[in-house]
Amino acid sequence: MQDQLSLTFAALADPTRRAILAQLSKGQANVSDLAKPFLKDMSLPAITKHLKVLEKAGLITKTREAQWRPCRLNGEAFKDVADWIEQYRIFWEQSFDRLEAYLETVTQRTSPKGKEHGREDSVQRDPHHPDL
Amino acid sequence: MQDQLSLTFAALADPTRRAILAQLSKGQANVSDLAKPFLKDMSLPAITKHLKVLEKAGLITKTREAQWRPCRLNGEAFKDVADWIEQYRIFWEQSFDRLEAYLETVTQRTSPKGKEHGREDSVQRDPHHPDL
DNA sequence: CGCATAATTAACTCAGCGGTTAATTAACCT
DNA sequence: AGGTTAATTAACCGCTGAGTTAATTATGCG
Repeated sequence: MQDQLSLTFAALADPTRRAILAQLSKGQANVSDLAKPFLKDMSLPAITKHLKVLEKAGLITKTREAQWRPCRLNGEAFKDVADWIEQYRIFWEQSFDRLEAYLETVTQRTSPKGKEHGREDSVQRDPHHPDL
Repeated sequence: MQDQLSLTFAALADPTRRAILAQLSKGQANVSDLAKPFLKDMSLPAITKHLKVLEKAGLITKTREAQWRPCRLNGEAFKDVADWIEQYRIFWEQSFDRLEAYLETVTQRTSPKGKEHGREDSVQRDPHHPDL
């Protein structure tokens, strides 16, 4: 899995971890604080592991204070994700426009419309984006 | 893995799949077109599987045209990711810009939120009350 | 010291992912 | 019909991720 961005996306691909991040967005918290909402569903070591994943992904920072490990969000990893997704903005904005256009042409139709075997020259529009 | 957002993040957590998306951002393409850059590193069935992951994640749409399967990006899943990450914008802007820009756009929403385990005099900088 | 609290580590299970090769489906073309 | 191209499916393999329980480390306190 190597690269940092993959690690970050992988870390985000879990509802428990996203919930932990949501909790941390309200302020710093210790491991047991973070674990509390989940202890009916899973053990403390499970949370420790989740935190380790989040830490390696750069999404959180864990410090030491006596026997506690206060955790806080680390903005930079979020920025990496935001920067990556940003280059696709045109696509989600575009599809919203298309949805509206579509809804206007179809408001009274009932059949979802099977597709034609036409030349399908309707290329997707090419904003010619810088890649990666 | 259940929920859609987790599926989407998981799909993005792979460099090959992100490269496929980058390629699709330049326009619609068939499976073998998409596979071409990777065929030195992996087989065609591997690409088929990657495309299936992307499709289930909602990131692409695969249609049929004779024996070809033209693929295109599907903006909505990107929007879901963008919307999710947006709620953490304050954290990555805080890291760089000291939040000043943000404060101009948001001037309410306070939550003092005393933390338990009083040990901390070093409560995390509350993003809503930054000490700048 | 002795004990409680906070958290991690160890050792293990199990499912699913990413990849393979080989076989199969599906459409087109003479 | 037979052959070619496009793509998927099947069956398999090794690794890792998410979880468990039990043991261990580290700190604070009476």
